[in-house]
Amino acid sequence: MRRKQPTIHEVAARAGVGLGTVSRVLNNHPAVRPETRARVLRAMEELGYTPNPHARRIAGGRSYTVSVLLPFVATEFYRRLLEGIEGVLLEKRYDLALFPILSQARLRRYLESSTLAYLTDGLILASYDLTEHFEEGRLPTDRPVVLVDAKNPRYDSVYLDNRLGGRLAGEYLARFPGAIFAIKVEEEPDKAFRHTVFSERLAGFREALEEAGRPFPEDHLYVTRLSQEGGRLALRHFLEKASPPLNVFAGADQVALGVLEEAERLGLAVGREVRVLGFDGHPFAEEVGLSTIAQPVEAMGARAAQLLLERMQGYAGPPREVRFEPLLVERTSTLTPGPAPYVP
Amino acid sequence: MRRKQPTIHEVAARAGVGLGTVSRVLNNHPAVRPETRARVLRAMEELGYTPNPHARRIAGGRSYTVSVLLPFVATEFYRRLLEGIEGVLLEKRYDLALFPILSQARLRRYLESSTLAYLTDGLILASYDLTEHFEEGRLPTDRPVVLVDAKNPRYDSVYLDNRLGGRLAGEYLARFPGAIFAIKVEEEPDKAFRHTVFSERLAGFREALEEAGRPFPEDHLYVTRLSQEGGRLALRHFLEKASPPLNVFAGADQVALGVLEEAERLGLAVGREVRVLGFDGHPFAEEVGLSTIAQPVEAMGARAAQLLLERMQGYAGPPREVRFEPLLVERTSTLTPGPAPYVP
DNA sequence: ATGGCGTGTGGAAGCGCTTCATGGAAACTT
DNA sequence: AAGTTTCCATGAAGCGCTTCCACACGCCAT
Repeated sequence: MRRKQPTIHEVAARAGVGLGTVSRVLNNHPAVRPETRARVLRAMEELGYTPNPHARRIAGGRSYTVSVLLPFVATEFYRRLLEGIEGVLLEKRYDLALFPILSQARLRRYLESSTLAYLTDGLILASYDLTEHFEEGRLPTDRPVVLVDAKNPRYDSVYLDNRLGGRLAGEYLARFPGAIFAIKVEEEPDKAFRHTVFSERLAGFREALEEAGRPFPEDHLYVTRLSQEGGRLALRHFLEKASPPLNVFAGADQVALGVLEEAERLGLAVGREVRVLGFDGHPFAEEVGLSTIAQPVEAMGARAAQLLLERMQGYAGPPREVRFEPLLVERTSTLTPGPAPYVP
Repeated sequence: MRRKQPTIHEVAARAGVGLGTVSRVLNNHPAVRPETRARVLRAMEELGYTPNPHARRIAGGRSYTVSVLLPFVATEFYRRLLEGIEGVLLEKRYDLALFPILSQARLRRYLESSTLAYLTDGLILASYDLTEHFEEGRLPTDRPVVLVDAKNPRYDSVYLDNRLGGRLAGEYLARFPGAIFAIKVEEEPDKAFRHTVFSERLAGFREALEEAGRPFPEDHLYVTRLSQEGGRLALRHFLEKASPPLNVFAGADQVALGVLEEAERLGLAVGREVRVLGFDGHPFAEEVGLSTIAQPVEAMGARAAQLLLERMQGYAGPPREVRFEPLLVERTSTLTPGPAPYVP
């Protein structure tokens, strides 16, 4: 029935070495001659050997497995984040277990009861807001934890300065003539999902506009779910308030894409009559020439993984905060073809 | 740090029994005298003993973990399904690992990976259509597999009789005066997602109408994606074809919701001028008074988990098919306030 | 030569559990 | 009374790994 996995013994036999040597190769112990190491690695390869994490955990107290908990897996943001995390962890021969966990209740249940949580040497949590749902923002686990796309005074956190991103957007759009609009992506407070990033972006945006002396009336804001559809509706709404040129800060690339679509459908000149600025720096933004406030998502993932590695290796200092800065990427969706931009 | 956990040895010593006896208590083995069992349990209690799951896995050659593979995690249908599965499995002290897997390619990759070998005693696959993408509909795994919301002659399957649901809808709506319309949710053939359920519902619906002697012209059908928006557009489309009263079989609750919204927006009397029947039995259907063909999704999940448990315990009989029947739930969205329904 | 040292390597011991051959005692048989 | 069966219970063996002691070997200094 169950196809038996090869064990360390078979690897040892095939490579013509002892048990201990194979184990030493697995654990990157320095005292192995390079040729021997190579021979062992080849034997592993040939046998399709993977170490049994449960056995490692039992024998060595470590499993070389890291759990990544995130609300979704199918979105671009998390894909990029995982890419960054994987890059660092796989190189150190760690395994990854992914857990898409949508609700805080489930998050708690997972941490408290799951054997898998128990198996894991460390945890990376993406986008969860712990302060509200866990007492003192403390998770029921004694494993090292790193948060990413979130902040918490108890754990190492890696996050983007979304407010700064909003400011960049505001400062940039303030340079153009025409009315200024913004779209805010709705946040669902009961879901664990990236609680406040959209509010922070908007707050920074408002700040920058104020400092630039450009008014931002309340009805120039449109609130919608994270969808292209939302962007389309928003543009139609904006066109009732003012006539072109319009400058739209879409709050998220996906929404910005909807704005672009609708603009084209209405025959408006993108980049002059309608200027659109996204937020995220998704791959498709480049394809369609969308200007955007880009997040270094892969780098954030990689940094989170590094912090976790340090913790798993015993580092016990106080929680660290790593703040990443977004970057304005200018493309055709805001570039006026023709006359130079107006600067008030 | 972590205070050292007591082990089976300490429990045995304290209870004054042998190792094996403690193990048998842990595994609910019948051959233990009740007094002995009680003594052991008390010793465990007093020591605060919990078995080390990794040791169990390693010694027993089992992982006590079940993987659930599904296309999405964030929809109501899968939430309910998981609830049913979890209920059964957690009680038997099994762990759950969730894998949202959208494409068949990824499904194959997962099945062939070694994570599976160590992490999983059994698999529950939801909504995948294997026949097209896997040779002979056979999966590359030697673990027991149960399918849910799908059918396949090689594996135990748990599914809803969608055709019957369609029939119920048809028979029911045929009793009302006014034109009959239906919405069919589009199926995306490249995605693995619930391939044919919507077609089956429609087929049953058509059958029933025919038997009832009620015509169903081809242009009374509207095809759309699974969204509220789709329902809204559908109703507008239907109103061009006939004037109220209208009877709409929406094919899915989410779509039905859009129909209701649009009807209200247009000032039509829901339940008399426009009658709407959904499909699914989502929680919000009750809230808004939507009549619907309800699926016992939790029960389906629970049944699937039970079938899998039996397989994991060694049952080796031929594949079993468990067919669930939907249930018509009548609410205000089809209840004519006032005159009794017209029966032709 | 002799000793001392560092570098690689082998394999026994042990992690906490399950399984299984073994056997004692009590309950049935003939 | 002796044999047979059933019921409980024991503890050694083993799961796949890490760790660590032991040892072989080459190299250098004396």
